[in-house]
Amino acid sequence: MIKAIKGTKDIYYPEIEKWQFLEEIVIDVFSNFNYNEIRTPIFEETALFARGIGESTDIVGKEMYTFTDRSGNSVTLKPEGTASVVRALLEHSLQKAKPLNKFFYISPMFRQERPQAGRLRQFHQFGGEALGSNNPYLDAEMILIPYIVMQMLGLSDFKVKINSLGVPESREKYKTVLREYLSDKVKDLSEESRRRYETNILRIFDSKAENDILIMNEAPKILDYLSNEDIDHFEEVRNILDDAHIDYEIDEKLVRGLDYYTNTTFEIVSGSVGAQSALCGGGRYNLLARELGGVDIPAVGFAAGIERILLACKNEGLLEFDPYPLPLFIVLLDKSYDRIAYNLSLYFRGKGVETELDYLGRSVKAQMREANKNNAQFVLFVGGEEINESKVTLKNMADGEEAKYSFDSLEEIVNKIYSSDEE
RNA sequence: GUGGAUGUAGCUCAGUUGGUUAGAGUAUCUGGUUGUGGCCCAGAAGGUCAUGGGUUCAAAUCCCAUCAUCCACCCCA
Repeated sequence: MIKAIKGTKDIYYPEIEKWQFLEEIVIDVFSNFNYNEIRTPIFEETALFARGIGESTDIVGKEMYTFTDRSGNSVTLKPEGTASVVRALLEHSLQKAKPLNKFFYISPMFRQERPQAGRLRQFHQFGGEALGSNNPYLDAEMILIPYIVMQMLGLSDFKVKINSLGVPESREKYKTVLREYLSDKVKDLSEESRRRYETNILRIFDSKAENDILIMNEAPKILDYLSNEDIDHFEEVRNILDDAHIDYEIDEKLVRGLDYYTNTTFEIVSGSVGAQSALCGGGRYNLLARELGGVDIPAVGFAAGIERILLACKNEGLLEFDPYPLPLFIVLLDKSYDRIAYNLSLYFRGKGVETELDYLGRSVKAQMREANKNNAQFVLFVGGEEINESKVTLKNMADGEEAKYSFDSLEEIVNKIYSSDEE
């Protein structure tokens, strides 16, 4: 039997309801902040990600789904959303149409990693990008928006971590200092961290080895090497968050894995989802547009993992919905009236009443059981003696009360169903 | 890519030191009871015991290989 590819999942009942619930909240919150949805293609020219995310990153180096199409072009399934949004902005010169563009997306992403709790090969993110301004209010907004989404979901076991990486010049200066600090301690680091000492020294801060953590706790801090301008920007972001009553902690060890980040970086981590605890991450990327199109467009954004957020909801006992009530179920008492029953269903559906009926030719008893499983509020019986008087019987499933209606007073049934819904 | 764990009914799981026809709960279907439904009762259907090989009189059970899934490393959302 053909099965879904490793690290991919089919999403259907009952989980799909949670996805729809979450997506509705996401759209509401973004709309509330006046962000516009953008849908970019699911694959792009490989060079976009290689240049945008950075050749040396793990994502580009070993995780991308890259293949050659039939025309011989190298294309890649998108591993993240930001590069595509920036590409679209530049391609359509949207920075000229509007000085500030605020976009959001909800989209699948693809990375060929070993699957694990909270880590899939096709996973889904919602994210926001604000392009065209260096204003620290937008940095704060990128934290505020996912924070509000998580609050609306009812999550409580999470915290916000922020840091600033400054501009590349100060980061390079800091790396040099860090390299000096570690020069005589390299031998005590874990094997993994010794490798990073050569390749990407900042990532040693991510190490989970106990001894590495001890050594890095004593290391010089990046915030001491930022320019005055960057420090002011970071302080302003923090003040805005304080005034918005967002709890956060400064984590000077928070260095993110994508090359394009400058200044503010942040993460929202959950305490209830296992090893892959980052629910959301993002930061400012003032240099990415120049890298991709030669234009300076200061920008900031974030992305949040939908599977991880839903996992956190599950572990915190949230989103346990009761089955949706079904307003109307039509029960066929006599099979010869099936066309009448179906036409009635079309009438009620046309009136906006969600309606179901039996498609399997089952007994009245089985139909009633089915109505019950669907949590039907009303059942409409078609057939029996009353059909000879052109009437149908409506039963209220809550109290068992029944009433007959003639075919020319179906409107009354609709009203009855709607009025009971309001109670 | 590295390590560990696990694969038995649609789902969640039992299955003794190897021993007849592999079980339960739940879901599904049919019927009884009920004012035509919920609760209850009865019955039915549902399995290549992941796959392949080996040991044995005998394998779901022991051994080997393969595959898959899960968890952790790594990486990140």
